Amino acid sequence: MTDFDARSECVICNVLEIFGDKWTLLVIRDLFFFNKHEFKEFLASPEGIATNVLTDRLKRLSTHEIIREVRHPQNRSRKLYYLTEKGKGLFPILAEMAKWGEKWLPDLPAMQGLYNRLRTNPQLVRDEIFQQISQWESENILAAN
Amino acid sequence: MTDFDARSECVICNVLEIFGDKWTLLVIRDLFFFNKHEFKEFLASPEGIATNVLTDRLKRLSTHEIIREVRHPQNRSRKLYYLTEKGKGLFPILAEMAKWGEKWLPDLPAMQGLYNRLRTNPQLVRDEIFQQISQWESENILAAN
DNA sequence: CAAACCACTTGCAAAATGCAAGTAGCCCTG
DNA sequence: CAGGGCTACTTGCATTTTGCAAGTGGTTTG
Repeated sequence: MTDFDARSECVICNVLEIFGDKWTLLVIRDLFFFNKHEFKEFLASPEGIATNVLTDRLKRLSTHEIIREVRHPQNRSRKLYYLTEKGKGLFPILAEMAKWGEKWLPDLPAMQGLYNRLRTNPQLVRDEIFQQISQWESENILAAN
Repeated sequence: MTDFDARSECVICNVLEIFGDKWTLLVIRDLFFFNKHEFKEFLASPEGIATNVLTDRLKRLSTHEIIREVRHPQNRSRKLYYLTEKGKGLFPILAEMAKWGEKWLPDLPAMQGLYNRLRTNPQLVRDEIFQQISQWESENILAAN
């Protein structure tokens, strides 16, 4: 998983080697949809990621410039993780996954309002999410990105 | 990886448990973009999937009704795998991955024309691919899906 | 100053993967 | 109709990745 051990020249394959695994994509989901920014917050997700796996994924995402980290302004022992522009570009992928799931996995116990709205009103949801992101940025990082 | 050991109720998490790993997504890529339909064809992809892993992934995709298999019309020892409607619904996800890769991984040795066109002319490429799929279906399976 | 918190690290068992070598059924050729 | 090759697997085993529990070192809180 270094920078260029790419198994093939295929774009999709290279994309998958960066974020084509469940834990990585769940971290990205948390960043977009659940406004999470700290180690402990990702840990608290219901899927129960292990600490060593989370550490590894955050490192890989940083290496690939999909996320970036800063120290918590009020607390030196905490860190804040946030999406770069490259990372924000992943939104359509997550959105399409959610749409597909909404359509084809109808038996999920409680279809979350968020994902449901993502299908019925994608542009609105997208705007809300990016609005939330830029608000967070203006409050938490100085030179935005 | 049975049918309902879902780690959470989240739509995206459930989606990822079905096809959120590299090998599964590469098989789906081959079905959409490279018109592959046989075991040996998937094996021949440059990424080099192992036979046992390929068997496993084809089974899982079948279980989830994303692909279906039929016997080769001319040869009883061969099988043909093809996308169901549910599987065809994955196209936007792959397309978004390809678009993101085209934009953010500019250093790939040779950007394939296919993926490049997917970004500049998505609707056209989509139409061509679905055209190719339905032509294949009309030639190879009787009651289409 | 002790307890709690935070982002990790470590050790070890369990699971997934990679690889090489089968195997059973079908097909083709001589 | 015997032999070889093809096809979709299966098996066994070494290596890698993951999951889980228990640290660790620095920081903040009461």
